[in-house]
Amino acid sequence: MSNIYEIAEKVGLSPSTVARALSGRGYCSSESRRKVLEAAKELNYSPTHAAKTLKSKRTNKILFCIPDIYNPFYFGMIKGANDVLEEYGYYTLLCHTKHNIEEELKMIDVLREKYGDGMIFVSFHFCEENIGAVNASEMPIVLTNRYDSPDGNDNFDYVYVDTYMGVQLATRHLAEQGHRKIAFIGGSLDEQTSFERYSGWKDELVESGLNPDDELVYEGDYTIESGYSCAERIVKSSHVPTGIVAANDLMAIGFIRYCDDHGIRIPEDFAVVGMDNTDFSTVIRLTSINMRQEEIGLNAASLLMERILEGRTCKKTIRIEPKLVVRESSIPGK
Amino acid sequence: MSNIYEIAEKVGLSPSTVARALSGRGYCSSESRRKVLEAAKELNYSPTHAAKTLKSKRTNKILFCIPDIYNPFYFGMIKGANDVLEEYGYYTLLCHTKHNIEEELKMIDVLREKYGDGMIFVSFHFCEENIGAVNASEMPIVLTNRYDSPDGNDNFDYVYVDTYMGVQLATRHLAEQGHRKIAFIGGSLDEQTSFERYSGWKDELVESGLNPDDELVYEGDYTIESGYSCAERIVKSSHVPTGIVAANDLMAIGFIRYCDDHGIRIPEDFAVVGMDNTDFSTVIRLTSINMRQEEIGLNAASLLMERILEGRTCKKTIRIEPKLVVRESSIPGK
DNA sequence: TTGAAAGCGCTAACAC
DNA sequence: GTGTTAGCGCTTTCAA
Repeated sequence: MSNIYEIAEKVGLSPSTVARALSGRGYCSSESRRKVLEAAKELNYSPTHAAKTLKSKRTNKILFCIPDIYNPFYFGMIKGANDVLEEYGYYTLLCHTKHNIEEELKMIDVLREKYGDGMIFVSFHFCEENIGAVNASEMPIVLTNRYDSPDGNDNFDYVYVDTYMGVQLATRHLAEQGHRKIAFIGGSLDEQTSFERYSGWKDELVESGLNPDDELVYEGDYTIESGYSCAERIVKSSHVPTGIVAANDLMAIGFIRYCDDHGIRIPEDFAVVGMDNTDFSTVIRLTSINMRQEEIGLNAASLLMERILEGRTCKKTIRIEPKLVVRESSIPGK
Repeated sequence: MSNIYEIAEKVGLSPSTVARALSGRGYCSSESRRKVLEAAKELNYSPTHAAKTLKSKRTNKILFCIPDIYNPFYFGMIKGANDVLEEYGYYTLLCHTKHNIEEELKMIDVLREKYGDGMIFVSFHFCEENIGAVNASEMPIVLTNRYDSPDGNDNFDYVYVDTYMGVQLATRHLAEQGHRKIAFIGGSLDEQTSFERYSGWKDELVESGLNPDDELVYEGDYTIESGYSCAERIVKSSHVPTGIVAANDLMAIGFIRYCDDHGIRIPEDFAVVGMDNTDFSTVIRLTSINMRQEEIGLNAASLLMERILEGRTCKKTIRIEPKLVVRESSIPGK
């Protein structure tokens, strides 16, 4: 590897001429350019990112933090964001934060150091700590969840799909099939997004004229295993429902697997609806809620580009509506 | 945001003292340090990555290129690598190269610019072009496939799982169940890794005393859809096998889904073995080959750290053996 | 214990 | 068209 000084020496020109030849900006005779490019190739030259960035203040990189890359839920979001960013010549770098606030704070810090020009920040749980860091970074960051802090002093954007409405759609679908006892398998109710989903279930039952019984609420952790163990608890409870709304596809899969293992029929014994409409749901024909992840990613990237390239400084938020996708797990004979 | 000069001015010390206070290296009275740290907090100071890197030549970042982040096959690899890198205080940044050589070359270029200290490079297809770029970068790069170029002038490391042996295990398993006609669903035979897998099937059939008939070879593209369409071609062919070896789980799933859709029973009508042993294979009880992805990631990261932290310059390669995991898709009544 | 100064590699304004 | 020069923000040697 080499630098512009070595090239300059080799071709007998000044470093600035070399820089101009390489960048294509500023004057440079075609003869000089030819010699410079030739020498650059010979010396296996490559510019140094750090040096360029130090001057230009541009990295052309966007950091994309994801709590769980193993969850197919995010695949569409990544694609959507990537498609937009690529168009602008931006690189997308994915960071796996492992559902862990320490990792999130670390990555926000990396952004603060201007390792990237902006960030798309996905998290299960926004709180004072990570939101505080987001605000303090003073960098362009887009959340993929709704978040308005009490004091209203935030200055980041967010794009969100209305998960509350998503669970409502799932619950209403089961109610419309005539189910009177509809259980909800969610995440820890302490987490903001989990609580939102729980509320969708509860409110929709009331709207449908049914009774939201908290004994029908089961806390899992969005994994197949937790869906499985919730199924066991549900089946063995004194209060067995006929409809199941799971807060994501993986828990729905766990539920169905338990049923398979114990000779319980889907949808005859339990009608099941998942959420996220991942590839899994096609594979096992699970009725699910399309959360339009790709559009989230797409919009998030666009908001970032507005801030970075057009210098927008005011806050923007975007709401996206989920859609019900009916498959065999919720309707007998379909 | 601010810099060390503003802090220096605020506390009435020189920039170099501020730098020492912040870094903890070099002399600095505790009183000065206290004042500096306080001012840094007030001014919302954060060091600039580019400036640090320009001097130190260290980014503490590793780029991890993956051709298809949507494929669960890589999940274990990411985890393995990440666990090791984290221990060394390194950050892992994932780059989705979308099975596309242009994207790969772009990322190798980003590394060449020293945006990261090293790279784990996963690809479906190594060729002169990307291997040439790897060699030219003169940066620490580990491949997760076997690759020795004809001239033997490579100077990168690789860790690989013996996929050839993996397909052999799958094929032998079916042969041992008494299957005489065993089809192979693979990727494009032009791709190095696909050809390797194909050879495993072919050679194992010969070893098992069976006839490797090229009419039983079907080319897919590692997606569920292609497994589905191969199934259709297989079922409608004049030469219907009883055993199916798929070069990955997704194609096996596609195959099984076609059978489901057409009333064909697994494993009675077709015994199916996939490869990669992903979560999918547990879900649908698919016999598969454990490719020990986590160990690949783990070893790849260790090799990188040896180069970066210990300055190793000689080439190293590591071979890992796959394992057969038997489930219901290949043995009736299991 | 602190400060001055050079330098990392590139950019860009300005002078020639 | 080309060269000189002054930074970008931080690190580190050396002198004080």
